[in-house]
Amino acid sequence: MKRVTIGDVAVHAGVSTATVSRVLNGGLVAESTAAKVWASAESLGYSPNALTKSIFAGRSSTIGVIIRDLSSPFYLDLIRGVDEVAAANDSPVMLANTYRRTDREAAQVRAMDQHRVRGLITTADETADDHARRMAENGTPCVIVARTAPGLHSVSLDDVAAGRLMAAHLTDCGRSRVGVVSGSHRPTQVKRVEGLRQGLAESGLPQPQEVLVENEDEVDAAVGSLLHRVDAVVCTTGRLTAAVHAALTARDLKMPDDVGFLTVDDFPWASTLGISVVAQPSYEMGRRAAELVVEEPTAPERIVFQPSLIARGSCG
Amino acid sequence: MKRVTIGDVAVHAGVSTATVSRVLNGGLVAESTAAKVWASAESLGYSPNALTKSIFAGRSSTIGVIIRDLSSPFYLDLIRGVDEVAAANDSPVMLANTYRRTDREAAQVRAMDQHRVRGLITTADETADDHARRMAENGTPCVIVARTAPGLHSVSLDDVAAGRLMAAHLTDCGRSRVGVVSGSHRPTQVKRVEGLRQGLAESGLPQPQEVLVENEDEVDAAVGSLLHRVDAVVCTTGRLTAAVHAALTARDLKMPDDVGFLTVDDFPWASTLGISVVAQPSYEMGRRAAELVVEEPTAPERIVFQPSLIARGSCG
DNA sequence: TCCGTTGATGTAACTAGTTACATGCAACTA
DNA sequence: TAGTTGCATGTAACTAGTTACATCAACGGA
Repeated sequence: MKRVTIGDVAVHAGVSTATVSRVLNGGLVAESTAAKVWASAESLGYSPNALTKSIFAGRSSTIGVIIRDLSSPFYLDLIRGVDEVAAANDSPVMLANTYRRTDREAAQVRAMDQHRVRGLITTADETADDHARRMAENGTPCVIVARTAPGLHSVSLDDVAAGRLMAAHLTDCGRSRVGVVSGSHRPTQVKRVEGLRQGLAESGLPQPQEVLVENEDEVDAAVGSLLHRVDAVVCTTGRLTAAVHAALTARDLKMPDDVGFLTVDDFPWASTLGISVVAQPSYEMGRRAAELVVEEPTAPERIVFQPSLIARGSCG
Repeated sequence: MKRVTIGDVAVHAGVSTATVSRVLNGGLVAESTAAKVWASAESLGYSPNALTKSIFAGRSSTIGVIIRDLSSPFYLDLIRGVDEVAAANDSPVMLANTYRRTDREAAQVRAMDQHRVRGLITTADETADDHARRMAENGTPCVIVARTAPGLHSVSLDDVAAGRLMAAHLTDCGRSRVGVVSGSHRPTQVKRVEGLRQGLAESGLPQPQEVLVENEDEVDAAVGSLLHRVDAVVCTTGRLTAAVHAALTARDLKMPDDVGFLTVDDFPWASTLGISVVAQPSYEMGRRAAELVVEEPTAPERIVFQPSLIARGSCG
């Protein structure tokens, strides 16, 4: 049960712990000594304690990631990007899922700080920014995803452009009476709707009808309240795509013939279902976020990605 | 840049580090002293180093999870279960995604060991078992997911039962010529096909045609080779569901009229698409796996879950 | 007044490593 | 042969905490 320590290896090989440490980390050691040490380590089944290494280094090699919702394809792809870069840098990833419980986020950030993560990538909202900034002051690069934050790195989408892209596509498809289902008061949502408004206005089309929905089970009623006035339904959050889609099909509305449908964030079944989306380069965004952690730029960087339209016919 | 340590707090409060430690961890301290210490800690922005705590405890509070494929709904739900239990026990989760690169798995297990995780939950295959067993001997509970392993805890599905469940449903729907697409030689896959064979045999139906597919891009051809001989296609891995479904729709085959379709692992869009599945209680499995880590049973436990059928009409 | 008890706090050893510095020894030079 | 150089290695201090044990003052009872 007792763990094998560097001291045990040292005794077994008949050298000091300093020598063992040097062998393991590639210091200046005679070849014959190194061989003895490796043999001892092997035969004792020695596994160096990464925690101890970290405390000496003042910081662990782990990258912390706090995600609001792992079940979202956007975040999933984002993590894939983070993972890729982390793996290339021999950094394990510590993942915390808040399941949209905003009140847990500050605690998660604090936990990551206490674990002395090498850097933090988070989708937490403003409440946790103070703590993140304190971490940044202590030399832990913190990257905010999906929004910008003063004094912190950020990787986000040009949400206004996303909204305009939606407007442009709807215009192209000849839709004129647009209904929007948006997910919350978060800046992402607000800006996407804003972009949509701008785009429609510039095309000389009427402003969209908007419903704001907190929860998935409110979606059906919300969509119902829109339908008699619109010829296209837009959803500004990937999280509600399924619910909005279900609300439309439940009313036996065919897309694009009976109603146009456009949403954000690409997902695996979208092509099968023929759903058009405005997609974020989520994988790339994850990579970039992790790169910021690894590169530790001194000044806060704001990286903004451009959305792209994937037309699949659900708008006509 | 230099981190505030317990020593800094001690000096600021005019006490010893031992007293600060006692205040923070609830030892015997005078109320007036405690107040002073809290005030100092607060004003210096002290954040205790979790790594140092762990090294003294001999082990960290983190639970390690190694997952083959985060994009699979099964694993995603599993993690949700793990997360839930971990959060309830104040354990952060360290997640490693191997992206089906089996050769990386042993290294991941080793990394988790070096980080002295409190316990390990892994979907790695047999190659990494030796190392996991060594960890278990050192007192780190290791839980293997989706298969059993001698000397280790495991949480798995009764895969034979899953196969039989499929056979039963196909029989009920009047299908008699079954084609199977299975994903690999992994025990899970083999047992599911075995169960399917048993079930069909017991119903007096002919044995299924089987194709084994490693990669998603082989699916279309594989399905094509089955189609002229079968009236139902079964897929034994959730990973290939989309590809098999696409291969069928690409041939303009309607389910269930032209061909029956049955797969494993429930997923968000399955109900919209009307796809019947044999589901695993993935969330529960994740919870149970994490509970094994927390409870540290002395003898290896094998927990087997039962699958359930969710009929949505894709078989008739 | 003396002794024993109790509560609050400090001292120092401990966790498992790393690393600056000191030392020892052999080979080479003068 | 003495002095210098250089490599290999050990000693001990360091990382940031925890905790067993020692200390000490205040108090109560004899």
